[in-house]
Amino acid sequence: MSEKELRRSLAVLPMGPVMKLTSLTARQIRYYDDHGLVNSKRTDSNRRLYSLNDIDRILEVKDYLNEGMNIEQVKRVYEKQQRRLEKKQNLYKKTISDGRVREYLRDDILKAGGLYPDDDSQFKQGHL
DNA sequence: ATTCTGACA
DNA sequence: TGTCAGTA
Repeated sequence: MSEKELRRSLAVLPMGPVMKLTSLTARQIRYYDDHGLVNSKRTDSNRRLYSLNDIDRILEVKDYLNEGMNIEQVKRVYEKQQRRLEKKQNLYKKTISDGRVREYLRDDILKAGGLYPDDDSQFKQGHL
């Protein structure tokens, strides 16, 4: 993960600032949070902490809700998004896997002396 | 002062 | 969702 991405995913904002940044009430933010739509962290004293990415997500959820979706429908949007991501990751793994298989096969073939018989013997025979 | 959980005239 | 109570 790049440093930029790390910073954006660093949870450092308490409820107050998040309310100001999103124009939402603490009640609403906790509502999204309690439904698992935001990956907030907690301090040792049980206070919620949000990252910049969380702010984006909260704003996104806010929009979906304003478009007339209910909380469950919004959940499905991200669940489907998550499944698509996993699918892509599996395809990537398969590509890597196949690549390694080819690598192994190539090595084995080389160790075995290549795809074709040694014409070394023919060469020697010609001189003998 | 700020935030959290639970509850509902 | 608002809001109030009782905490931490």
